[in-house]
Amino acid sequence: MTTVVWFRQDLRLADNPALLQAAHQGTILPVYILEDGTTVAAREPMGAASRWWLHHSLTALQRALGGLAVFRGDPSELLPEIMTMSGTNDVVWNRCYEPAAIERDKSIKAGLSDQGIQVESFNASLLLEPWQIKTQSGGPFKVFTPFWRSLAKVTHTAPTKVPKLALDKAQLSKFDASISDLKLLPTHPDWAAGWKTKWKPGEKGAHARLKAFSSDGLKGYATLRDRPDKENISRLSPHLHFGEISPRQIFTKMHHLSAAQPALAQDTSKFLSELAWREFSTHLLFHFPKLATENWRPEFDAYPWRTNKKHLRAWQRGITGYPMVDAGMRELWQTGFMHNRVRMLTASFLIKHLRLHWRHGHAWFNDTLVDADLANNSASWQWVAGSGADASPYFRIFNPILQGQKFDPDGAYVRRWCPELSALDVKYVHCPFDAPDDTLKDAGVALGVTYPKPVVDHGVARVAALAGYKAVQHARSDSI
DNA sequence: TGAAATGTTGGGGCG
DNA sequence: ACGCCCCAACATTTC
Repeated sequence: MTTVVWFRQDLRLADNPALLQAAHQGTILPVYILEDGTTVAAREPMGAASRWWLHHSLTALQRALGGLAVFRGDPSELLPEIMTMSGTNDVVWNRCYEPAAIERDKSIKAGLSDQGIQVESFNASLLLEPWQIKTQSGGPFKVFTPFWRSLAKVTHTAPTKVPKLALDKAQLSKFDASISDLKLLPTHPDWAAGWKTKWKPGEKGAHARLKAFSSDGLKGYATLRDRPDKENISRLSPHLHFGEISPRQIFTKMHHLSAAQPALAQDTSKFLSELAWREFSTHLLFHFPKLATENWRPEFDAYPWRTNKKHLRAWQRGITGYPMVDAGMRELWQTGFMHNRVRMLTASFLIKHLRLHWRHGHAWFNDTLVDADLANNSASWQWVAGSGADASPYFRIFNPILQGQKFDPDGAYVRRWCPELSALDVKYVHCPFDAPDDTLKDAGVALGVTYPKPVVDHGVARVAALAGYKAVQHARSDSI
């Protein structure tokens, strides 16, 4: 008997419960459906960087499986057709947790069940289901620390190995669309031309990354993770988003490492807590579906956001005149990734210095990050804005100069992404606008020509941001 | 998972 | 020798 395995955000063979179940039942027909264009009205479209990643991840999956039927369209129409055409009565998948995906899966499941088709779904991407963890009072956690304490207490079962797989080649051959038919890759221009040397999408790439991080980047992670000029970060986020590796596999690996090398305990536990933020965000979006589009704290609706296309554009392209901000935005544009510390800074800058609504940043990150993830993106933007659950207080405003000096003390990160500043002395590399004229001249910097002047003054912008916050406080006290 | 403003303390210069 | 002032250095408060 053949089972259809509908792959979604679980593009791996190991520790994949739906695939494991299908393999136990007999032969499998692996399927991927790209929801494109108008079929997912309720959702943000998949960003261009994510699409690039998906192309390569699907290619890797197809190779590993020995075949993968790909489709483009609305799964609520396509899946019943696939079941009928292939004459199979069983379908399995691993659950997705985004609000629109939940609705989609519910209705597909109901429709298929009406057709007499057996549907089974599994958890492949979370340590615990969002409904499996509760506060004392029975509700979902809204604060990270107690959430993490609670999550850390749970003992997890060991990840499963790749099962013996037998594909239903006869059925598979009926579906001959190729991955390139999905048109996931950029063409004019091919801005991702160099990305394949930097990223290795797919399950093998994910495990190679975990291994490399474990041996080269983990030691010192607890403190060095804040340093964008170092390589003490895992870079596993895109692999996790597409389910090329499971959090359970990572947890297990970290527990083994810290057991073998107790000196690593601080670093592994810090790393795992970062992974727990991913769980926390996914749970938050599950329990509060509006997190992606609306302020979680409604009093933030009163904030006097500005509209300024020039400022938004300057932020997006990394020409704000603040080197640390610009370095981050250029890293993002050029590589599809940004260091976490710099994500916080650039987000803070958009929201607080430019006073542009967080949804602009949310949309830009969704389009440009290879690890774009609705839950992480929404929870994190609202965290920075101060409008989210367990959020950073609004008045916590990063100083882009101090953040640069603190976390990029030699200016190496800035020099890398803003090469026009590379000859500048470390004293001024984070604040070229404060440098004496002859210092700038010696470094070949002409402010306003080779590198932009600041779009806003930090001190002025800070005061203005705080003033805007008054409206939020008033809205809050009005509602109480 | 900040920064700036404000407050406090204590050593040293100096009349 | 003493008090006064200045101002780092550190602590606390405020945004």
